Amino acid sequence: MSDTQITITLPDGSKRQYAAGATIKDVAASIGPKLARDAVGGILNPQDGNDEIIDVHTPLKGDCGLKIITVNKPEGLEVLRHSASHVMASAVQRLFPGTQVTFGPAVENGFYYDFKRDEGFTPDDLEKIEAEMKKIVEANQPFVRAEMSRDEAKALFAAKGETFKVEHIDSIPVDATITTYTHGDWVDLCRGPHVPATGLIKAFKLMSVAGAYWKGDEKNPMLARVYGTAFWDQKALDEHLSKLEEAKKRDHRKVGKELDLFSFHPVAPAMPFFHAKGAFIYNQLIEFIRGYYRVLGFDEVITPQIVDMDLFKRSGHYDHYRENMFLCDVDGREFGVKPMNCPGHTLIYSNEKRSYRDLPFRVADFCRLHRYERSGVTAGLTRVRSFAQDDAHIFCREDQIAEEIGTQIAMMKDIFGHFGMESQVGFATRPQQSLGTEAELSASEREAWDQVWMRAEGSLKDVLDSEKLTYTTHKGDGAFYGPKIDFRVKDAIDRWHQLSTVQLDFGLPRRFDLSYVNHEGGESRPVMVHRAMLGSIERFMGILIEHTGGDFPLWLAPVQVRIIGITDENALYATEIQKKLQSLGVRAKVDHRNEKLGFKIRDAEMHKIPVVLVVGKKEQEARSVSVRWRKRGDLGVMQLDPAISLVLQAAAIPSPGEALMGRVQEVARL
RNA sequence: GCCAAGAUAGCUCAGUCGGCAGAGCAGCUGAUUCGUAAUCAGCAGGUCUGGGGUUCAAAUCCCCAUCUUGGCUCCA
Repeated sequence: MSDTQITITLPDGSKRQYAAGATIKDVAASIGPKLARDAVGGILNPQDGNDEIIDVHTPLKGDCGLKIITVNKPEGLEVLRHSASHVMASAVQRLFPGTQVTFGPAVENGFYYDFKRDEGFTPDDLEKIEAEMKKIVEANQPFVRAEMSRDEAKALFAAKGETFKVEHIDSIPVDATITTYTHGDWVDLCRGPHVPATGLIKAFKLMSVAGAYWKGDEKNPMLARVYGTAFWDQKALDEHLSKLEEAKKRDHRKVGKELDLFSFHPVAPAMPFFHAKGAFIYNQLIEFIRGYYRVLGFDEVITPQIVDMDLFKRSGHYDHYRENMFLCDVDGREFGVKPMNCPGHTLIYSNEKRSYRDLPFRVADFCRLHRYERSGVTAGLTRVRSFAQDDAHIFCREDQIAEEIGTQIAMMKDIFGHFGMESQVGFATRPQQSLGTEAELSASEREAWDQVWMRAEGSLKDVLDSEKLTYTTHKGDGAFYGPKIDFRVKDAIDRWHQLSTVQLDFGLPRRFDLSYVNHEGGESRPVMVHRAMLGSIERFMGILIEHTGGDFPLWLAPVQVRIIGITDENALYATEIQKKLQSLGVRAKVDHRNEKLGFKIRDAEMHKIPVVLVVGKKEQEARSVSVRWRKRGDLGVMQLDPAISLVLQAAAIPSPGEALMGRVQEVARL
């Protein structure tokens, strides 16, 4: 093999010749000694988008593109973390003989390793493991890659009593090369890649212990998972840890309690009780969305909470979703609490004969939904059993899909712009198992479905392209019943959340035999679009609380203005201002407590009140107010009326922006 | 559901070896009438999540239940 030459193409376009089997180490060494020292891995064929990362030990067997990764580079972090997980596993097996190893990959913010150890691990154990890891790092042991046959590998791990590894070898594809990585005297079955030596793992920390099933399947044995994280240097690790601290401070469960927004009670697990202030925000968000519906031609409907399961049999929920539904018996009939609005909306659609002229038919619904989530998976407001969505369904003709989706994308960008959130688009295409692939279908039926999917995916793609959006395609990630577009938004502390979704549905219209009278007087089947912008109001509130840290924009603040009199003598004037503000729709309260100004200011700050108006003798005589704006501080004294208009300006519910309105007008002209 | 940890005053938390239930903040009362992030004093506040057990004695040890929290394959 070594007599053949291979060509490596570097990112600058230059090509270099090497003997087949050369490694990144060889390539780096041929370029320069510094690169040779700093190289920790490489990306194979960086242009093709697959980003296959290999390490410095992996032989390069054919012509390829190569980008060398050096220390301190973000691309190398997952290599570093995977190596850290090996170091951790070796430390664990040193400290706790008899513990079996399983999987230990790098994950988004660190790494983990799953162990088979019936006793599990305690927080004290983590400290011991960390100390042991430090020793291995200090020893700076090189990672050594080796290839071996399937039987050799099985014999090696069987001899060590590693039954999980042996089991796993059997599930590795036959054509794959089986490799092991060794550092010191510790060897693991591993695909790699790894950093050159343990000494590079300078900054790491073990975070927590958790249970996890072998291969994620709850029928399999429970393993003990240890989570950790690693960075190239201590500074980056410290930054990561302080980010976690920041997230903890903003935790919506904590802020929600402090600001008296909501509570939970054991009598209704995972179902929030919204207090006055939380309910205000909830309703205000809905009002915000209604503003868009008014201009975009959505009509709001209200549908029953509890429905005969017959409806859900027809919609398919009975077969596929019953486990997640709350059921009840009504006069001997089986009823279900609705987990989704769509089946109900199809009834409204088919309540009368529809013409192609009636389409698109858009119905919105803020009704509460209930889903039985398994007891272990609920969390604060972000995963609940009782919630509402800014849900809507569009029934339209196939030729209207592009226009409708385009508007939804524009709406999404407009909405999250108001919250100062950046967004990202994902396009999910037809899954392997999907409508039109059923075994019982005839060839011509399959052919027809293939056409439907192709047209639908084509029109979604056209929209994404014509809106000039950058998006990532998730092949086969669409719903069973149609392709979808998902939006992720980034919050103030750089976390991404999937919120909006726009999904095409060919299934429900067929199940409910929906139709419209077409141009030729015949019957056609409409397409249904499921879409939500904020998603679940509850979850969005949770994210919004963490995004803002509880500092809501003025239009969402339950109390916008607090008026503070300096002494009792200012109480009447303070109340007069409150009444005036209230008459203009401003949510204002007076702090009448017998406390010093400093105390009341502090209290208002702690409650994150956006605007504080201080009135004393001077202001009262001049009919002015001293304005203190949150995050901006003392703005000084001004006359009452200008101060009020200042507040009113910032207090309006944001409305659809110009770009979106322009779009609506264009549509109206068509 | 499973693994692990937790639940003490409205909130945040302390409570040693099993031996009388604690603090700060919030609340209430009184004094103080004060100019931009905490005035002083006093008072009240508890079925230690619920149930069972061990013990002379349980917030503390054991068992069961409930709820909450962190997890439960972005593939060796």
